[in-house]
Amino acid sequence: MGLNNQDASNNPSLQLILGLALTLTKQDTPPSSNNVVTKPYSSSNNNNYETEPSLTLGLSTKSYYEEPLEFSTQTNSPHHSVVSASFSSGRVKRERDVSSELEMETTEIERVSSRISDEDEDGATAARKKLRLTKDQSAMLEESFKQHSTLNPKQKQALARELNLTPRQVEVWFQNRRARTKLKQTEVDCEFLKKCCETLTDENRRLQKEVQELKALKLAQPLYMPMPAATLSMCPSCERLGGGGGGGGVNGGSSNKNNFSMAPKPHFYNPFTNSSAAC
DNA sequence: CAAAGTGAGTCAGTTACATCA
DNA sequence: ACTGATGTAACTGACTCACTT
Repeated sequence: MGLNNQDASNNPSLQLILGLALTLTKQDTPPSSNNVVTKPYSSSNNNNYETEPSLTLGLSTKSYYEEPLEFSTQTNSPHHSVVSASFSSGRVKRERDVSSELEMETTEIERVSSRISDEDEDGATAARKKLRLTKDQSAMLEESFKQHSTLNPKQKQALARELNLTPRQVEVWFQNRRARTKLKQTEVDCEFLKKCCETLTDENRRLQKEVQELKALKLAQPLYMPMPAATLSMCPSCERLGGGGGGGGVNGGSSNKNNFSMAPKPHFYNPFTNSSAAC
């Protein structure tokens, strides 16, 4: 999964690539006893797993979205057992829950008739009508969603019966609800990444400035000179001074012919693991 | 046992309608 | 009354997995 942070990518001065991934953590909730065991769409969607966003931030010259997009023409899934009802607009509505239709014949007929009657009143020109769920229905669905974000067929049917909706409507509601949850989380993650980006930008600016100062100092004092205390910066995490024994220079890659040198190995700030912005 | 076909569940993306400012 | 923005129910096509042939 990737998140293309548009705000960040719109900033031409930033070559930072923001990545958002989901890590799976096992949940302790036991599988529901009445489950007709259904395999979820993918591991990341497994009910027993909770996805936790993990964030990465780095430099890249490549396009962010590296995941290969396959535009497959393969269609190994003809569309199911489709019982369709044609509505006034000519658009076709699907009702996949064939088995449930038998069981729920009476309630189904009631509900469908209530919907169709609306459309009949509007006449044949009416486009697809959209049912607005009542507050009670929404509240119950919401309550159910809190317990489990996916439903097995039995739960779906029970809920549908309880709410006087079709299983398909319940299914759609859960689909959309999951999508909204995901979207919301993505927005939260995006905000977080923006803040990280700002922090890194500030940090980068500060370091650039420090480099400039050190360069200026180097020019002014080409021979060994004790480093003025004001220009020393100490890394709070490793407690090493910015000046030290041999190693590569940071900016410009100049070799150290004098005694000025930077830290022996690059030390990157990771905003996700290190609360200090100085290291 | 392997491969192909099928059914079912889910998702991302989209469309269309209802509502509100 | 009209209009654009927003929220969301519903649709579509694609994908994965389990099961069957």
